[in-house]
Amino acid sequence: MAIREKSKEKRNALLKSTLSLVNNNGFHDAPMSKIAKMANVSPATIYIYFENKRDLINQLYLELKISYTEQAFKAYSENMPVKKAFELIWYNIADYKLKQVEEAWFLSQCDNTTMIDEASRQEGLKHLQPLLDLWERGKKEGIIKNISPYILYAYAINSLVFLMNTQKRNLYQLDKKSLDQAFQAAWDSIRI
Amino acid sequence: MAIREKSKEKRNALLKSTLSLVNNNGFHDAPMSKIAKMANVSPATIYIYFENKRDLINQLYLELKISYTEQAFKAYSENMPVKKAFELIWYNIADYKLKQVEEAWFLSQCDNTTMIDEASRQEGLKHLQPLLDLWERGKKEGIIKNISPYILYAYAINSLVFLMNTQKRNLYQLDKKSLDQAFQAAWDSIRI
Amino acid sequence: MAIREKSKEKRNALLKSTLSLVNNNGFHDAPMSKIAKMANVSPATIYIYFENKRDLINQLYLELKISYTEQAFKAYSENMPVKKAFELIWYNIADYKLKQVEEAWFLSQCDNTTMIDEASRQEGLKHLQPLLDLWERGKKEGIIKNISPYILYAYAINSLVFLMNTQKRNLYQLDKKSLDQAFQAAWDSIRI
Amino acid sequence: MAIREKSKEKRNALLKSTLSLVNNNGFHDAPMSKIAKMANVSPATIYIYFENKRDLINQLYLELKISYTEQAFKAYSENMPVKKAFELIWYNIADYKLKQVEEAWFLSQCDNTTMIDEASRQEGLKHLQPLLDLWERGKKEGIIKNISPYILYAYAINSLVFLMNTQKRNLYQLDKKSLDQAFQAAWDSIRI
DNA sequence: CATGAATGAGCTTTCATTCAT
DNA sequence: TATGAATGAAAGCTCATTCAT
Repeated sequence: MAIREKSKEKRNALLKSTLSLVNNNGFHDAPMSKIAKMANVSPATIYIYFENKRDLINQLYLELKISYTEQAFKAYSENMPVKKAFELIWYNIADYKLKQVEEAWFLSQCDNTTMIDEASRQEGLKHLQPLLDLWERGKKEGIIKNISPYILYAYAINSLVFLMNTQKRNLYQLDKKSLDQAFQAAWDSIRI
Repeated sequence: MAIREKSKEKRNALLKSTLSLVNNNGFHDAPMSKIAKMANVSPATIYIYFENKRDLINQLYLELKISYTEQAFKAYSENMPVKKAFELIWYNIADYKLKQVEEAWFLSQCDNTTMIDEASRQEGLKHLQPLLDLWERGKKEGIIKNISPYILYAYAINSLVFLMNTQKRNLYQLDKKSLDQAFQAAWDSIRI
Repeated sequence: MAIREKSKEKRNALLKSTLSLVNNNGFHDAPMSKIAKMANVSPATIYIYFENKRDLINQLYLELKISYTEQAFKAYSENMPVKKAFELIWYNIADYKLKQVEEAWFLSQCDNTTMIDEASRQEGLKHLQPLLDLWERGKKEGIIKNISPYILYAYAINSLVFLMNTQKRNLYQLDKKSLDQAFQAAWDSIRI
Repeated sequence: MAIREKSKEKRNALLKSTLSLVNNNGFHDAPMSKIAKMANVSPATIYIYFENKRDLINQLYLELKISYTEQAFKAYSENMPVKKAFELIWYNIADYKLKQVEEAWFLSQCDNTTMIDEASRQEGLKHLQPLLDLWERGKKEGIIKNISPYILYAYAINSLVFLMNTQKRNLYQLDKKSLDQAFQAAWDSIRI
């Protein structure tokens, strides 16, 4: 049991240094040797926990994606009224993207790279199902526009990625007021 | 003295193969040797036209960004009515992102990478000024929400990147009808 | 935990092949790949033992310089009479330069190159101190000319480098008799 | 004629930049492209004047060697008394080595490198003949030690190279007095 | 499970030289 | 004669991964 714990620690340390190095240097220039050094293990040890570099990054991607969606649906229940529910989820996500910047930034780097397997992406998407269900309900109730969930997601949710980027680059900081404005824009874009 | 001159042709071939290789394999695994081979020149020739790999990629980024914005403002004139003008620009951009997929995809890969210098990014942004001016006018006329241009851009424009990605991944194809729906969402998100 | 340790053997093999290649081909045309091949290791292995090429060469320089001075003062003790002591040291050095030709030749190549750091040179010089001390004593005893140690070294010691070169180039071979003549010249140049 | 002159100018510019670059950076890191740039010509132009890099360096070596020996025998005539003659030549050489430091330093770099062809070396040596003749005369007159001219040269002349190095490295500066001391050492080493 | 040494393949970049004008 | 573009070959070095313990 103690050994298992220690192993988990090492695995986490590896994921953490990968996150940090990729964020700071990009997928290129995040070599296994540096990842190992940062996690205080030998390069060879990485291969005990992960098949190869691609696997390491994909596993990290998946873990983050899961923790992201977990947070997205925190306190959410399926019988909340549609707008209230969306509001809750939206602010949850905004919270994640604007506060857990490192994690969110890594995920956004993954959006447009060939490093992530299509399988991981599919798996990552699954966890968003409750949001899609909510929208389906909203459509039936005549509250949400009757359009593809991809469009809904692009406008209502994904726009936050751009705002996170501007914030991370110190171009623009979102305070409470502008966050509310962003929510209003999100809601306007999808509501009927 | 008549000597061989640096050929625009070779430079363009290099930029083109860079685009193609980065798109297919990512910034990692787009080695100079392959870029050279694909452009039918010697590896050493690249360094006549570009300082190094980073420079090559940044120059490509800038050229695409400029051609992108050129297309965005095609047929646009500053005295068009706000909504008409926005509609024109939006469809121009959609056209670019959904038809010139290769170029758009490359640009979206650049959004979240450390390969692009902050200077290049700034330079690339400059060319969007007319859109910001338009929004400013829209605000004065009471048509556009009085919120940060970053938020406006995130919702009205950047959402298209996500839709382009889904399309490129064959998850979802935008036909004329869904494109109009997307425009409606964009417009709803920023109009008062 | 028992793991493979950096082997002195490999390091020595690398230093040896460097010596040999630089001697035969010069600092230019002694590429890392050849050095590795000659030492029967992978090119990458060199970088486990040395930071880079410059470091490799500087370390080799220092090791040889140290072994050179060690031999120079073999059997020397500070309370020998000045002339006897000088004679001992001079013949020690002559022995080294004329018998360990490879090492001496490498060192003489280092005398006039920018490959060797000033720091390494300084470090290398340190070990000659006993000779300088001897000369100081000789001056006090009125045996050695009261002139700068640089001049003393230039005449009494460094002249051997030229003789080594002629020998290495097969222009002139020093037998016992001519060696004694050389010693006489050395001694005459510095004695009062 | 004018064209010939201009050509000579270019050739000299090339030799000069070679001298300067090799002195500052070593034989390694004195690339043809830099040499060309420094001489304000195209890299291709070098190959009009010189066969290849090796030839360029060997020609430079020879020119310097000749100018060196010319200066060595300035004002010398074969019927001067031996000591006076030697004194003249020695100070001529010292003058060259300590004042035309750049040229002397280049030559000393050539002493121990494989870049110089044996043929060039032989050719360079030839010009020293008058000194060897002088020593021969000195031996007959019972003034100079009856030993190999190689030994004589090593002590009487070549020691100056070491002193030049110390001076170039700012370890030791030779003033008039120490120069005279050096001459005394030189003379003592070879006189009977 | 864990390691530091070791590596072949491959990276970016540079070089001496030649080409085409 | 003189050029800047062009290049094949090779340089120094790094990397993901494996080996031996």
